[in-house]
Amino acid sequence: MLETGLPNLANGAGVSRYAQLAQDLRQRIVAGEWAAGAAIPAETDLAERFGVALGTVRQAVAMLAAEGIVQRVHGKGTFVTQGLNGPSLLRFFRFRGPTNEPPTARVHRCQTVRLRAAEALALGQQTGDAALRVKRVRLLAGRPVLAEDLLLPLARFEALRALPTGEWEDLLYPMLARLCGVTVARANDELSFGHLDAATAALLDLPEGAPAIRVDRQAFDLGGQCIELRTTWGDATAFHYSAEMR
Amino acid sequence: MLETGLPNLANGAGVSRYAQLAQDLRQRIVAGEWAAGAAIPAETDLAERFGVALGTVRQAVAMLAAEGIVQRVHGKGTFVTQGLNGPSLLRFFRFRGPTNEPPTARVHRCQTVRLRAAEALALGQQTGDAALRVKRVRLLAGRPVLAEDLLLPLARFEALRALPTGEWEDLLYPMLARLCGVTVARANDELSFGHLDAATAALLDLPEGAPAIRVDRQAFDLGGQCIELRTTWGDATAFHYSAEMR
DNA sequence: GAGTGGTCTAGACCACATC
DNA sequence: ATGTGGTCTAGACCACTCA
Repeated sequence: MLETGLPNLANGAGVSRYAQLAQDLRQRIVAGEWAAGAAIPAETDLAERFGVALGTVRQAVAMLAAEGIVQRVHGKGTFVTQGLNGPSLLRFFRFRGPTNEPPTARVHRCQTVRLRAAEALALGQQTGDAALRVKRVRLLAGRPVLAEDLLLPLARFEALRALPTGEWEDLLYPMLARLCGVTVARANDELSFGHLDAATAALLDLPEGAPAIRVDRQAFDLGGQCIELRTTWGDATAFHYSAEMR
Repeated sequence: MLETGLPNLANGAGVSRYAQLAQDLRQRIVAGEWAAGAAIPAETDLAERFGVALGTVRQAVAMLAAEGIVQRVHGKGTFVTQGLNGPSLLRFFRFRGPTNEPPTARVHRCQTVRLRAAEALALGQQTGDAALRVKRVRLLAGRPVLAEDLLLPLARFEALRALPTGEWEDLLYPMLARLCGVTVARANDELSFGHLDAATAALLDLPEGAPAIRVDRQAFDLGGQCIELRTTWGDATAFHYSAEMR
């Protein structure tokens, strides 16, 4: 991105002014001009700075809000989203703690591996680049409920390499934000059905071959780059999901 | 400002003007003032008729568009939605026909039953009111893939009572719209996991006890009233779903 | 009370679809 | 050429938050 003293929105190739403004703000947010959780300038400020009417600014900000990379708070300001914070995976299962507390996590293994072609493609890396492969179990009230296998490109998460397995936090995404400056803004989960292999079944305290729901997740940063591949297994008999159509 | 005159009571009870307008339009659409698929008046018309600015009308219409009960088409007009049309249930499974054709349906049984308390509550009827219970199988390339159990309140669907099982169309919702004047605008699916009983397994050509995904659907008309309860069973090994989070 | 986002106005012009 | 929704302006005032 180039640095300009005066913003130039006048000549978009058939793109609406508010869309251009939204794109400009999007890039600035990704570049870190405003930190996660911080407020972006007030709408009147933006209107003056970019030389557009207030309504145009509002339309641009509404776009970013709809994309989830910004949140408006009446009377306070517009804030860069803090990102997802983890327990959302539980929405696919009926697991519940006594006090509805978030699940804990226990890392079993963390090793450095080389990316295969498909993985590298998804993560925007080159085949053979280094990555961290993490196996962990999520627990609720001390009982294992999910088995997870994470893949994180080392280029973005060098800081995690030396982290002892005992010091990984329960919630991965806030930890990624704090230690590596990466905000997870969006995630996509692919659900399918299968049976547990012996190793995974042992982790979950279930019989081998037990029916299970498999969740393949891709997590994306504010710029839309995929920064995590994750496969999660959970007991199918606890599966439960709600989808709306219109 | 505790007592005294309430500032905003002149036009509405603290509700924004565009929200009031949206509600007004919503009711008119439900009441059938404009048929499904027909255009509502132009924005300039609405602005004049209701005595508000054009921007206010646009905001109200945007609300209805976001709710899916109206669709805007640049240069043509704003149209009342035609409603859902059926094959959407397939999005939970990997089933695919050779030419990606929609599934056919074969009705096995259609009987009149009395609603139990929970069913009546969901359907906005009284306990003991009459309803149609329909068992049907959905087929793809001649192979059974889904087993369905529908519950339709007779009050809304009297026209279906005398319909021979052989004359039910493949797609239920367009048929409901045509024969009963009911538009399905929205549906909610609850997914869970289970095992097939002997009767359902036989319908699907699967062994008894085979793992299956169960989908409990509620379908709603334009006014938000639930007009169908449906339970669908499908082979779990064909299960597949994608969910996005932000 | 100062600053923020939320609502609303009364215009103007543009892009698209249809005749 | 006409009518539709889409964009944009330059204001005004309201509702909320916080010092």
